[in-house]
Amino acid sequence: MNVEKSTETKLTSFGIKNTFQRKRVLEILAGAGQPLTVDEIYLRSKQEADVVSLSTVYRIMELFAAKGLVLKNITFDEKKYIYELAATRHKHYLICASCKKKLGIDDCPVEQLERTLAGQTGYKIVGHKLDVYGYCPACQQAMAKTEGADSDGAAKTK
Amino acid sequence: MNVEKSTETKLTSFGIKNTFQRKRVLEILAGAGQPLTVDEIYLRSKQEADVVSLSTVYRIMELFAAKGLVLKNITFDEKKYIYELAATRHKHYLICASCKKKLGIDDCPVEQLERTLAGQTGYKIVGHKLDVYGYCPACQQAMAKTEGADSDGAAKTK
DNA sequence: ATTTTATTTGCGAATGATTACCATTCGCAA
DNA sequence: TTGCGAATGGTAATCATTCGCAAATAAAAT
Repeated sequence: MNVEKSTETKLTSFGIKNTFQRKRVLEILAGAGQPLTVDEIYLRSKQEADVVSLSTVYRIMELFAAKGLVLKNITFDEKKYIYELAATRHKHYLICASCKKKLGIDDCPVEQLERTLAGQTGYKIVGHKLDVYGYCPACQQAMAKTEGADSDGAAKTK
Repeated sequence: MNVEKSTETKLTSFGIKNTFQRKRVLEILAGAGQPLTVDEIYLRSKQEADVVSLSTVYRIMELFAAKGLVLKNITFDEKKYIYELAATRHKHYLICASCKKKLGIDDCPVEQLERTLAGQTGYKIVGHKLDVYGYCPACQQAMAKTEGADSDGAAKTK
């Protein structure tokens, strides 16, 4: 009951009406502590009774994004959208290209660039998107072992 | 001189066999001077005889990207892929959120960050993605005129 | 508490981009 | 020119996302 309460408060404070499904999705998102795709949210909702239907998850995420409750981004493979609570501070990630683990990056070197660009171009800058890709230590080790046939361009993009 | 000749040379230098379609696509890409989506390439190929089929354009772009001839990115609305010759230097853009015009950004402040991150996390950094969004001067003016019904949260993040 | 009225949800069908298939055609070396 | 592996065209299949609409709800009014 208590957790529910703050969830409801949060929704209304963003100008979003309370419904069971919206509270549910918000809880899932808050509990995850990491960005989630629509189907991940849908799957988690199915782990208990009262599933939130897939299309409703889509609608809710669009609503949340429009209201600024969540940030809409795209996955590493750029094949689907992924959402995270806007409250979560880091907007940038260091993403392991192999295991997809995400590390938040606190430092953002782009703000300075934005000021420079604004002055040079006259654009009114509204935001930016930055992700850094690499291989985490664990995956580097794993790859070192498994390696053997990688002279040419074997490590295909996909 | 023979544009064809250099096109062929370029393909072979990237380890790509010459076919009519591949030369055609490469020419279109070079002539465009800006990133193109698959269907844009397809449409341009249709402006003359000897159309390159849509699925072939897809295959060719994937091949070009795998060989490093082109860079694969995603459009502003994040709904499809867009390709540009890798030779083209800027990997980053200042994108007008209204008219979608793209300006190349020469300066890249991320390389320094990459070094810092590598040291801090042990990750082997392989690349990054950065785009800055804003409104170009022209669109700012246009919006100033058209404004009037924008009291609520119309100018949302996306 | 019940009715009213505007939303929201669910589910299935539609869409749009991308990929998979497969029969036909092409590039190129012998 | 011939032969064969690679490439192409056309289309069917996939996958994420969006739509349409009847049924279920929420908040407001009675």
